[in-house]
Amino acid sequence: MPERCPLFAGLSPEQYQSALRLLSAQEKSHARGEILKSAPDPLPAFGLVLEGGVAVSMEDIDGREMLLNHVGPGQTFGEALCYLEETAPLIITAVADSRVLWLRCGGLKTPGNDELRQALRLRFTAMLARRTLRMNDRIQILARGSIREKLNAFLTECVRDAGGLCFSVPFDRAGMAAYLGVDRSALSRELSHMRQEGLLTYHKNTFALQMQLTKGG
Amino acid sequence: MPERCPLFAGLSPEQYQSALRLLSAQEKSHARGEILKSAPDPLPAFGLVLEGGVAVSMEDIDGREMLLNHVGPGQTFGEALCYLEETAPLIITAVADSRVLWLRCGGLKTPGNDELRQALRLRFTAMLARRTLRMNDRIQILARGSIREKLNAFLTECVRDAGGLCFSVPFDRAGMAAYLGVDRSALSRELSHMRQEGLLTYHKNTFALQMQLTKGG
DNA sequence: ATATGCCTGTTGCAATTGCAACAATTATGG
DNA sequence: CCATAATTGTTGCAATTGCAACAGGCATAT
Repeated sequence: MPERCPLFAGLSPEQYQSALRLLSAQEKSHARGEILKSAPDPLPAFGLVLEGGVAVSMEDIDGREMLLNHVGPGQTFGEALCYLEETAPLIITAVADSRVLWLRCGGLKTPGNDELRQALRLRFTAMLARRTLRMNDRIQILARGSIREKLNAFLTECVRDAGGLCFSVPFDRAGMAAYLGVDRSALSRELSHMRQEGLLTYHKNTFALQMQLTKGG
Repeated sequence: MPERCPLFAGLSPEQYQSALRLLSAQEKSHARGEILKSAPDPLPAFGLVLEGGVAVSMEDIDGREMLLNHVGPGQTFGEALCYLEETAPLIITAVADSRVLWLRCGGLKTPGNDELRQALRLRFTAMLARRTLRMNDRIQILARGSIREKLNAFLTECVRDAGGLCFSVPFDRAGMAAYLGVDRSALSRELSHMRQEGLLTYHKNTFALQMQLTKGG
């Protein structure tokens, strides 16, 4: 399963085992609802989700919790924080019973020159770069004015990721609303309107777009 | 001046010269309004702003331009895109007469093991990691509901960066509105209200907070 | 089967916001 | 110094949105 992570993709079994050693890998199980990191904690290792799902949120200045990202199988969380060995008021929670492979950055930073270490360094940096680009997309969604526009942008991105007009989102309505930065009931309302207009159908967290919502698809 | 960039901070003059060579550094001047990269272009080098300022925006699905970031002296732009050698619909514009040091990632990715190269790799990765954390803050601002809340969060961050209650922002009102994802006139209105309430004073792009806007300062 | 709790949809209402148009103020260029 | 452009502030109005409260559906546990 970890081969799905770009950090390990394409490694031979021996290389993979060496990589695990280099990164002090430790697999752990976490029950749904378990807090993997609370706001003031540091993060000694970053996580690769093997199974289940994890939410990254941030403690609001007013103490409320604000959803930053959902991390599914094959995806990672906390690399930036772990690499910098800094603290940030991030909260990480298991949103489903999950297995997580915990990895340490230390081995990437020590001076060794072996081929594997160099490859992992490149891959790690590429992961961060890719995350940066994805966050640009997220910002673009949030900066839009209306709920309709946010939904268009969000669903379009889902279509792109899924490679088809039918897909599931890893959120319930409340989570989706938090992710888009809108009120939950207002989101339900807008989704209803869009369904009435024949733009899409949905059931729970599964959506099916009837056509491209945006021009230039 | 480039010493202000974490990529070069603390290097000896000789190391610095070697680093410039390694990164194929080229300094260029750009007039205000010049487009450094339009939406479909690739980005063969990333930029370190020496003087002036640069705006990174993104082509909206509807073709409108959406402000993602402002880059001031000592800061960099385009590292992620350049490192991945991918294309993304980012638009980069000089918002003032500027001098930019253009740097290439190639030298970081080739296998060499010399000390300087390793140091630059570490620093480059750290830069990306830091950017990731800053983008989290930005997302947190944008995800807030009301203009008042966005302003509180934005101004609080400015105070933190400036280290004092008085600071300038690198935007005019229109840019600030775009950065916060709100209407320009609505932003002016809200700022007026806050001034009337005695929370702050401002003139053009200079602000002075009267006190911490948020509890727990 | 029934009860309980969680998630989702609905709706009225008040407040906020975007929009547009215009006034006022400040830069810019000749 | 004047003319012109650019930026900022103001305001009325309509539309969107958040809020709150509630109803129905679905799942789980007993």
